[in-house]
Parts: sequence; structure tokens; C-alpha cells
Amino acid sequence: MTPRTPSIRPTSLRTHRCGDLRREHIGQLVRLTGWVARRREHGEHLAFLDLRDASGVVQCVVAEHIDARSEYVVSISGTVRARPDGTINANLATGEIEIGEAEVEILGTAEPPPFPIDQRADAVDEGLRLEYRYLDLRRERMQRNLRARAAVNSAMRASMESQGFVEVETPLLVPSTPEGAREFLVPSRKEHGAFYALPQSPQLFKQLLMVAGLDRYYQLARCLRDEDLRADRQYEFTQLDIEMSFVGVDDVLAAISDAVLDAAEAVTGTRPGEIRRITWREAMERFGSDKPDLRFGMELVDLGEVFSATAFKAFAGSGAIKGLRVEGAASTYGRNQLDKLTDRAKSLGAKGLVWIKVAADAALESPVAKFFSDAERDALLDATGAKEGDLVLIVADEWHRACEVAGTLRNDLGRPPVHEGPYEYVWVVDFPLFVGQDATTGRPLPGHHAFCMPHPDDLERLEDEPMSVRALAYDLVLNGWELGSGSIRIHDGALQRRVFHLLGISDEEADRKFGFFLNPFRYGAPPHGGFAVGIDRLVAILAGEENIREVIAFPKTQSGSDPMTGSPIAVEPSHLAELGLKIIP
RNA sequence: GGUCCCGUGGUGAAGUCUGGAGUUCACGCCGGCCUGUCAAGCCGGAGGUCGCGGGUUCAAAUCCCGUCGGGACCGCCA
Repeated sequence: MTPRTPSIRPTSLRTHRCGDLRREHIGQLVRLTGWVARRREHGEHLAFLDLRDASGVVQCVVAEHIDARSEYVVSISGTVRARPDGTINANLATGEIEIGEAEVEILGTAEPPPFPIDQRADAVDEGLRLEYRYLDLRRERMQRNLRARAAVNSAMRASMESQGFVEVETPLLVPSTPEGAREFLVPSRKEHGAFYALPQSPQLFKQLLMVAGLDRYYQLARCLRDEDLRADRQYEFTQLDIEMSFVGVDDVLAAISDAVLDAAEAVTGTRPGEIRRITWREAMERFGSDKPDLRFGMELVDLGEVFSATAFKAFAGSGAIKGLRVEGAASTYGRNQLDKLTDRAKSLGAKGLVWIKVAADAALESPVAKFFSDAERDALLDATGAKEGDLVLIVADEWHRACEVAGTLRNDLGRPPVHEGPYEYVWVVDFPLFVGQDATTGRPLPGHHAFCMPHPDDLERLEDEPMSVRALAYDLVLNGWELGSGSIRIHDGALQRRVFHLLGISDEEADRKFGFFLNPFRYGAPPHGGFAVGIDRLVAILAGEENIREVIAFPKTQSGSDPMTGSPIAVEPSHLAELGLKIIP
């Protein structure tokens, strides 16, 4: 991380911070405060205390016996001096100096911590770490992560300010809206039976700020979604949320790119190059994902041509046939593992998985090889580039599913850990306006949300071929994680009604559900669009963490609890009564 | 709602498949020794409801069922 070294004034309790001391301080009488990180005793008349504060660690030499144990909070006075020859510690930033003739005053004693306060705690049960999060956060790794997060926030704010964005805070108590993620509800005390919702995002408010003429809005916004938690998902998370007026797609991407690249540079010290773009269609075709991880190859191979006239029933008539070449895996994948891969494919919704091992002389080893003609075999090897010793996996299904399943297998088999390799940012553009259809009504379902602008080139097909219409919607992806998404919004009432009608939402229903949001657009709404970047995910990847809990000070477990506070917890019956609530056992 | 993995002195791990005395290793903790260490070293010691409950068995950390907690994933996350 680029060391941002704010000048820390002395306080009434200390003259310096431990980690700031260097050769230039030699000779100075200093007073330090911090925690005893480690103690090395050499009898009555020599002991080394490693003193730790937020800035780092410094070695103090104590000549008299003092009972200062691990994690005791102490004040140490002494003179900075050069370490004797041969005792310099190159692994320590302060390793050239030490505090000599240190006098120790114990400010507070400490029980032995339930786990070590050093890198060894990386292996400690995470539930225990979360129960004692205040001790976990003392550790260098967590301090580094929280500071990286602060650096990201700071860089993003600076970027937004320099681009003319205005920070506006939007409400946390908002109306419940029918679409989207499950909401957390907050009961109204004054109107029993009525509820606020906590915002999934400030979406509606930020668009109203455009109607209001703010021109450019941003916020480091807390968002809350009552959906199951994952490595990259918490109930509450933070987004850099922006909205801009009088812009097209390129303008929004440029604004966000600036902020994200600035943030990345603030953490890593290196500014990534311009973020490349890929269309959604191409991402699905080549990587089988709308959040492709571009750090590795193993691109999907379209085998529709190869098997266009195949006799193999499982392939014939499929919407798409996608192949995946796994180099050198023929010998390492036994029957058991191949069965597991097949189960994985099925759990992802595929009808099955075809596996083919390439043996000597281009012979195919597979339960279904007998269905392939020689020409198909040659074309398959040619298309995939598979050679002896390689494994080829093939998924045949409806186009989207075939791509998705093959893409997930690609990730399963080839994806490096998130902290390895380069940072591969990519804009995924031209998302479809609709994804899939409602099982009962057959109506198309919105891809991003119902207020997303259709691609102008596709507008004429809106009613006739809605599923082929692209949206002015885009995602930012980093190393296979979706960092955020956004779109140009519909600002025209007539077009909005056309989209609603396609979604099966009548004027009356639209007015009932979104009236407070749509009516303002009758009073002059500028063309506008926006984006939101998931801060937790960005920081996690930049910090080399595989889980966003590692970059959140006080996260929840996967089941949504907080082992430190015990939340969620039951409340007093009187509390419930005041809110007009009753618990159903 | 579902699939899978994990739970053993304060911490981390081995032991579980193939039942046989709470066994082992490292760290930490407590005490002693030690004047240049830096995850100090040496000696000694304490510390356990093998997550919990039930079952099978002469015998359960180990096998079976249930349950709780943690994690990964599917569904879900416009």
C-alpha cells in the first residue's frame, strides 16, 4: 500500500508512535505507549519488550525486572539508540534502533488472549475471531485491511469531488418496494401495522436527485439486503453510489473508472491501465459468465458447428454446445472425480455433462465416443485444440444455460485464488434488457431493473422480440467478482410505460407501486444514468482476501449472527407491544 | 429450503475410515534458570464433558440418528 503518512502530533501520553522511529531519532528521549506484543527475558538484568501500537512495533530494552506480560498496556520511556552490531533486525521497519534503558509503567493489565495476536491467528476458527473481534482487529492483517478500506474510501471521495459530484445522504428508513431483494423491515411505532424498509440501495432517491437538478450525486452508501450470505455477500454492505445527468454510457464508465483506478492505486501503489470492455454476449460465449475472470484462459469453445448434424441425441437440437478443454487432466481425473463434475453440472441445472479423454493417436475415451463420427472427432479436436492427455468437457443445453454451466466448470477447474496474478478489470456492457421469463405469466423479467434504458438500436424490436433487446446496462468486474453495476435510466414516461406493459405492469399498478418515484418524472427529468461499486468486494480483492468479512470491522457470520454481540436477540414483550407486534411461535 | 466440509486442553493440528486406558505434536499459559534476543533458549508443571443429546456395543473422540455452532456452494441476491 502506498504509505500515507499523516503527521501524528505528540499527545500528552506519548511523544512518538512505535513504528515511526528510525535512525534519525537516535539520541532522542521518547515516551511511547502501546501493547506488549512479545517479551524475551534473559534473567534479572536484561529483557526485550516488543511494544506495539497502531503504527507498528519497536524493541525496548529493559534492565530491571518488570512483570509486563503479553497484551499489557504500557507506557515506556527511554532513549532511542542504534542497535549493537549484529543485532539489527531486517524484518522490522524499526529494526535498526531500539529503546534503551527503558522504564516501563503499566497502564493496564491483560488476561492472556484466547488466540495469538499475530499472523498465526489466520488459522484460528473464524467464529472465535468474530467473538473477540476487538482482539482480532489488533492484528496486523486486519489493521492493514481496515486501513486499505479507508484509503479506498478516501481516494473515491477525492475522485468524485474532483469530478464535480455532490455527496448527498439518502434515508435509511424508506418505503418497501415490490421488486428486488428481500428487505429488512422496520415497524412504525406511530402506525401499527405499517413499516419502513431499509434500503437495498438508494436507487430511487438518487434518480430523484437528478430530477432535482443536483447534476452529479455520490454517496458511500450502506445497503441492506435480507438474502442469504456468502463469501462476497453480507446483509449490509457499502457502495460507492453515483448518478449523473446529461450523460451516456461512456461518461458513466469514465467517471467510475477514474474513481476505481484511483482507489486501486491508493492501495496497491500501481495504477491499473484503462479498463477494457467486453459485451455481455461475448462474455457469455467465451467465459460462460457475466462476470468473467480474465486472469486465466480455458475459454469455452463453441461446438455447435462441430455437432450440427450429429447422431448423438443428447447434442442434437440443443440451443448450444459448449466445450471446455482441461489441459493434461485426462490422467488426473478418475471416474469418481468425473462423476462429481457431472453432479456439479446437474446441480447447476444442466441435463448432464459429457467428458472425453484424448488418448494416444487422437483416440477418444468417453462413454459417448461411440456416437461420434470420425469427422466429428477430428473437428472436435481441431476446435478445442485438445491433445493427448487432455480432458474435454461438453455441456449441451439451451444457449444461456450451456454457457453458464460450462463457465462455472471453467471457474471450478481453472480459477486461481483471488489474491494471485494480475488485477483484471473489465467492463461488461450491453446486458440484455430482460433475462428469462416468468414461469407462470410468460412475461419477460427485467435484467437489472425496470427503469433501465433499452439500447436505442434495439428499441423497434421492444414489443416483437423483447428478449433480443439490449439494455444500456453495464457491470464492472474484477477477477471474476462483480464489483458493481449500473445503467442509463429511462427518463421518458411513454417509454417507461412501454417497458412496464411488457413486464405486465399496468398504469394503475405502476402508479400504485412506483408512483412516488414516477410522478416526479412528469416535471422535467434529465437524461441520466449511474452506477454503484461494491466497496467491500473491491477492498477484499485489493487486500488479497477471499472473503469480504476480512475487510469489514464487524461482520456477520454466514447465518447472519454476530458472535460478539449475540445479535440478533429477542426483545422485551413491552418493546414489541409498543410497536404493535406479536411473535408467532 | 437443499448439498457438502469442519467441531479433540487457551490456540492450531494428528487420532475418526479400520471402536479397545484422553494418546501425540507444536504454540500459548504458570514456575525456575538465563546479560543481545527478536515467533529467544533450556528445565519443570498445570490444563479435557473429544460441541450437545440419544442409540448400537462388553467397550464410542471413532459407528448410527438427531441437534447446535462455523464454513463453502445451489436456490436466493431487480
